[in-house]
Amino acid sequence: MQKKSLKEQGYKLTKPRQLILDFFSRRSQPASVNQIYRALKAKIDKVTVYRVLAVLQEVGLIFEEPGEKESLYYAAKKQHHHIVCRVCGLSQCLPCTHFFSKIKNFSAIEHKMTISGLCKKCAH
Amino acid sequence: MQKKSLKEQGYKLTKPRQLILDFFSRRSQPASVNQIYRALKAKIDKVTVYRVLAVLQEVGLIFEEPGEKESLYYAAKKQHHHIVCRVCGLSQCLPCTHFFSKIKNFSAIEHKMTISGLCKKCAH
DNA sequence: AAAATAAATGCAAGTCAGTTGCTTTTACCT
DNA sequence: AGGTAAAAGCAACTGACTTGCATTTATTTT
Repeated sequence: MQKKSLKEQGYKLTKPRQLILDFFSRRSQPASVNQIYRALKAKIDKVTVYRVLAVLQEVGLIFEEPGEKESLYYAAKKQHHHIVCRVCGLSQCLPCTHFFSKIKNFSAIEHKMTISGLCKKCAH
Repeated sequence: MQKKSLKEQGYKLTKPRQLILDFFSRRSQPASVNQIYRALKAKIDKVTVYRVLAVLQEVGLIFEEPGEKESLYYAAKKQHHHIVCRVCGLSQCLPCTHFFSKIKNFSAIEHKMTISGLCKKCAH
C-alpha cells in the first residue's frame, strides 16, 4: 500500500504527508500547488506543501504534470497526455490508447510535445 | 520581408524591436528571455525584452516554445516538436514529418504532450 | 512509557521571473 | 523641423518557489 512506501524508503509518515496523500486519493485529476494549498490551508504551511510534494515525487507516489495556467501540476498517476483549457485551466487526461480520437468537449487549437532525455554531452 | 510586417500591422520599428529581430535572424534555435536579454543587455532594458517579445508574438514574427530549464522560450519559426536535454537545456527541433525516427544524439527518457484549446464552458 | 534524536514543520525573509505605473524619449506623420 | 502617440526605461510590485533557522514531532532506544 501507499503509506508503507514512504517508510520503506526511509521517510517519516507525518501529518502533512498523510494529508496530501489523502488529498490525492480523493482526486483523480492533476492538481497545482495552489489547489493543494487551498484545500489544506488551515492545516499546513505552503512551504510544507512544496517540500512534501518534492518528497512524494522522489518516492514515486506522485508525478509532475505539464499545465498551462499555474506552473506546476502534480498527479497520483503518471499520465503522458492531457488537454488543457487555455482560459480556465481545466485539465483532462487521455489514456494513451485512446488519444486524439477520444477528445470530448474541447475545441483543440494546437498541441505541444516535448521529449525530454539526455543529449550526448550530458549522458556521459 | 520581416521588417515590413511590423509597420504593416501598425507598430513602430524601434531600435529594441530591430535588435531582437536581428537576434533571431542570427539564431536558428529557440531562445529564452534571459538568453535574449544577456545578448542585448547593454542596449535594452529587460522589461523592454518582455514587451517586444509580446508584440512580435502578436504580429506572428516569433512563437512561444515549451522549454525545460528557464520558463519561456521563443523562436522565429513555429515548431511543434522538440527534444530538450534535462541537464543542460539544449533544445533541438524536429520537423513534424521526421518525428521520432529522426532523433539523434539523445537518449529519450519520456515525453509530454499538451493539446491546448477551449473547453465547452469557455468556448461560449 | 519517557527520553533522546534526527528529521520534518513553520515562520520570516530572500530570490527570480514576469508585470504595472509613470515619466521620458523616439519614430513617424505633417 | 515640430507635434504627437506609441514605445522605452526606471522603479516598485506581485506571485511562485527557495533558504535559514528555531521549534516541533515521528520514530528509536532504553
